[in-house]
Amino acid sequence: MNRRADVLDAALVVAATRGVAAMSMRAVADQVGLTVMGLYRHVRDKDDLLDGLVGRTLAEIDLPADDQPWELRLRAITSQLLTLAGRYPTVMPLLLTRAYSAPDAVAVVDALHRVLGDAGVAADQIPRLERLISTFTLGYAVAAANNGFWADPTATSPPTDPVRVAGPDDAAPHDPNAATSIEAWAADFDADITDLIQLIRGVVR
Amino acid sequence: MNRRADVLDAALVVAATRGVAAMSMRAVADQVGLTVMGLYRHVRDKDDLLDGLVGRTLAEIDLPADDQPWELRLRAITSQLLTLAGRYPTVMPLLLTRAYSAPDAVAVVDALHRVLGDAGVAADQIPRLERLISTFTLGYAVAAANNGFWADPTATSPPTDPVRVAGPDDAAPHDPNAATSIEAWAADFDADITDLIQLIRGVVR
DNA sequence: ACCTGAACACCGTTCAAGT
DNA sequence: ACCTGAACACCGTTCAAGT
Repeated sequence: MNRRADVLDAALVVAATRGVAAMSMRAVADQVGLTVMGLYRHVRDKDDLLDGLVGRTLAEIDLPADDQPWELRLRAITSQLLTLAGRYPTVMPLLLTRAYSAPDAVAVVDALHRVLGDAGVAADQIPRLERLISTFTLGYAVAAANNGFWADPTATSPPTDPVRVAGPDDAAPHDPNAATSIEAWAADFDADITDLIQLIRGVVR
Repeated sequence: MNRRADVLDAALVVAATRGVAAMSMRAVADQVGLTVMGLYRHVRDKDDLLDGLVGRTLAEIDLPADDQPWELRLRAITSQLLTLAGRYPTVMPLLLTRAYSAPDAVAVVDALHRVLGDAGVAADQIPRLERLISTFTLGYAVAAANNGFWADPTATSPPTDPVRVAGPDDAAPHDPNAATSIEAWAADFDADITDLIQLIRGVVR
């Protein structure tokens, strides 16, 4: 009990219910049933907690078996990343921004590397294509989460601050994405992944 | 004097020299020569300051003339975004994560929309392709900035915490990107943009 | 109109103790 | 070994004043 895993679980609960911004050391300590300083027994500092949170979040991805076709695996992983944005909208920026040090985070990157290898991509091209794909996917997820297309039941401030994509009082109605539906976002995403699969085939051919 | 522009300039100076994390309201106030509360005359709150900082940063991009070939314009804009990561490494995550409300930020998005339009992309496909390209570019810039491939002369903590891409003590040496050179990053980026130009041509054809 | 000073309710983290 | 309480140096922001 009260191992690192429990602390990370508590951190994710706080992040999911009150948002990453409200995930203070004190809030996590309360959630796990420790005093603030008890936390420092299981976590080096807040930076380390954040790294752990990234790993804990990506651990929820069900990595596809390696014997499936690579296109299927690519769609499985990326669509699950997009799904995470529905469950944990405020943690998505962390996935995009922070280096992956936790083992569960590295596992996702490795799985994508194997996907690209099985697609026939040359070894020296794999890292840049992996970065292209995961960066795009997470960026897309962040954009979707920011624009609140999934229900955010317990959030406090986000709903008060609803869309804000472009020009609030300076510019005319600008960004055509501002008012699309959740179906449109999902369809766009599928189209993007299809394009990226073609891109990969182009690199291999 | 002491208009909003001066506050944003001061914010960028602080962000560039001490990092976004150290860019407190008090630090910006000191830099611009005001008391903390004097800031609130020009900025609604810190969120507004951050929005302004995103605009101020993107304002440094020299948007190419619309009569140039679209491929050239695409390379000009994206390579300048990557260049920004050298000047302001710690602000890049903001560019990737925050909605673009400042006029200068919207201008960059609009320029990319025109690039895609001139490439022959159908109007209803333009937003998703713009998001694909800018998300990828900024994600790449964040990764590059995080891994410190540009000199970060005045940074305090980053150099102490040098690379950290993968498995620090849990996993074996994992990520093949961990030790590439700046030339390799630039070459990778060029290859990516070339691939994305092909992707756009594929969408149009 | 524009700016200030004092104060409030928070932060992450250190340190010296406790068992 | 594991946890605690008090304290420190910060935060963003409010409020009541000043000119």
